[in-house]
Amino acid sequence: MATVTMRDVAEYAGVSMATVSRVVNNDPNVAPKLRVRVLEAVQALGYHPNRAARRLRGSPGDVLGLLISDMQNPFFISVLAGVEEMAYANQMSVLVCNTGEDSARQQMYLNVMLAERVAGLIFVPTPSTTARSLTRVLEAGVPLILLDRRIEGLETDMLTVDNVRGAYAAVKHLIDLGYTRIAMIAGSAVLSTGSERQQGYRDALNAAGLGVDETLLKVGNSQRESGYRLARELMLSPQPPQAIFVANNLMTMGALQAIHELKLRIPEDVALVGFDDMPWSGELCPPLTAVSQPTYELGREAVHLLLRRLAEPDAPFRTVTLQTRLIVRESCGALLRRE
Amino acid sequence: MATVTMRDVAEYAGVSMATVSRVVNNDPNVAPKLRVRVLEAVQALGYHPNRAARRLRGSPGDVLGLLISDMQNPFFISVLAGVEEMAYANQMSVLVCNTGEDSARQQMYLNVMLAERVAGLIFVPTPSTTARSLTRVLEAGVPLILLDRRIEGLETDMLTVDNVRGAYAAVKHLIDLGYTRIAMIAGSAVLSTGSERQQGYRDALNAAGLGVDETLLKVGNSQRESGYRLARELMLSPQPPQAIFVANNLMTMGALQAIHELKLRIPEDVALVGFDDMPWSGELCPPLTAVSQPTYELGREAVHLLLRRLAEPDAPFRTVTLQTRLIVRESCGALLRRE
DNA sequence: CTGAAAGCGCTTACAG
DNA sequence: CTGAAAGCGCTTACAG
Repeated sequence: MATVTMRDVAEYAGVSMATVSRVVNNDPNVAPKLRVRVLEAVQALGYHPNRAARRLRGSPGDVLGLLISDMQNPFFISVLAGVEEMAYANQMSVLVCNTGEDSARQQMYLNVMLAERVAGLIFVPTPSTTARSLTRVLEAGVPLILLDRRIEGLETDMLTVDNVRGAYAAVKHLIDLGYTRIAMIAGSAVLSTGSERQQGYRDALNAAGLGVDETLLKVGNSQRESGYRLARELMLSPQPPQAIFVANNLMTMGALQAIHELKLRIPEDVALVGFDDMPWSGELCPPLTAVSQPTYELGREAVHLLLRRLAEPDAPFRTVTLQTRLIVRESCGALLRRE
Repeated sequence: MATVTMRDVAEYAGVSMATVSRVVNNDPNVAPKLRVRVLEAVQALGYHPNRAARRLRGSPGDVLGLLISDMQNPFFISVLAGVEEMAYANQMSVLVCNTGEDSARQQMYLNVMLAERVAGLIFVPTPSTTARSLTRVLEAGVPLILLDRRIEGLETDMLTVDNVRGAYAAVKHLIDLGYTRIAMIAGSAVLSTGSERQQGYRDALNAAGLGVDETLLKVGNSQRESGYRLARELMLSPQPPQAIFVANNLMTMGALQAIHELKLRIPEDVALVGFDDMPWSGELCPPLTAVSQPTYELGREAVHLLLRRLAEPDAPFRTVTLQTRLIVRESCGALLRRE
């Protein structure tokens, strides 16, 4: 019950606390004999260094903060798994907080992260986040890695996916299959991910000389329900699209549900391509053609960026962009055409 | 850059550090005027209390440890979301670590949790965990809430789902639909969840007078791949089953894939019921009949148990069991029969 | 190579 | 209601 402290170990081993500290921290300047004695004492007493005390003395922290915007979204879950994996490989732990896309909650958690004195912060900002609202973090000198979403005017390390190219590839694929009336269910343009994917859609249509029919471009809020509602709206309109490109995983699931409920066939009545692949995309009805993001790799890379920043605090800021990959299954109609 | 400390605030406000501490901690014994002055100073300086220092002084911690066994499994993700939500509602943060069903990693993270002096620990143990391996945690006096899986001989607060009844209901449903050759793809019986769900399967068959055909009972390792392999094995056997009950979500996804690849129809060629509902179960091919676990509620309840334990350290240990719910969709063939 | 001592930022009896 | 002071468990110059 009574916690074992460094003092207990020192007494037990008959050395000073300084020596115990050195042994515990692998300082080479300790005589082998003393080292052994201390390690035995640690073992015998079941001593575990108190990290709170260590951090108080300004030691390099071993807790990394991860602030994500939607813990229910499989995309972020996979990112989290990558972060956790890479942190573990570097003997760090992860303090995870979920803002739920709520900026008050985000502010509260940013304060928690500062109060916990995390070694660094990997951060997926909610839509309304401004560079100004992060000054506190930057002033505190906590390394900040921005993940997935950009923030206007914020100077920091940054990691994203090439959303424009990913969306472009998906829409071009549909065009190549012969579809001409291609709708998009987009995410809010307030988010960089939303506007970039929309840009890819526009670029692909324009490059093919099809032009953009603004009535086919619907903007949702990235939640499942809005994918459901907008897909319904599109398919019930006088001139429904031949194909729909949906800008994220949750909206894609909603769109699927809506199309099923309307008893329409995919891809015969309407083709579907989603942004974000999911582990179960192949078991959906029909198997989903999707733009796969390197989610796990995003998490790993974010920690990597953080470690580099910790190692070289004054290095110039980096922006790393990872590429996506189009995975063709059945919902786009590619297999149909082939027959 | 230079961190603002309590001393800075005290000087700025012209009071002692003790007074600042009282204001920050909402001690009522502070004159209103001083309180205002301190709060202004906090605001002006952008002061954030250092939690590491606070914890060092033995203050009730505000970080809660969550150690789960598989961060890739949607079940635990949803639990995590529930924990996070409830923790937030009680001004606590969550330190999440993922053992990945690896006991060395689990041991390492248990040490991390102790070293971080978490206020309490919510814990999903890996299969081989013994009560003995947790003595260190118990001796450290950290409240421990065991989640989902039991550990033989461990005295602590415990939260599970009624696995026996859940599995029983699923199998009985299949029996009621007229199936007589009902297979099960079970999880390892080393886990309480695995053995309990298998128990429910046996009980239901015996209660119906069907008896258990041991050749129809396959044991996997809860991963997707084993669901795939065992479903294949079952369907390629000389006498394939009419229905399969799969004991967890990942194996269910694997079984679905195997059945699709064999070009068999669900439920016409083989009916399927899974343990664990998933947010996308309704969009699977066909929509999946599943035993729904109250995952989010499990997370919330775990934090609740922890808070009660923190409030009453000497109360007798509690075991809370939540009930499951069978969600009937199409994969079981219920709709087919109705026609 | 080793130890005594100062100090990290905070809280909490103890006086007043 | 307020402040001076001790101490939480650790690390790190500084002497030796």
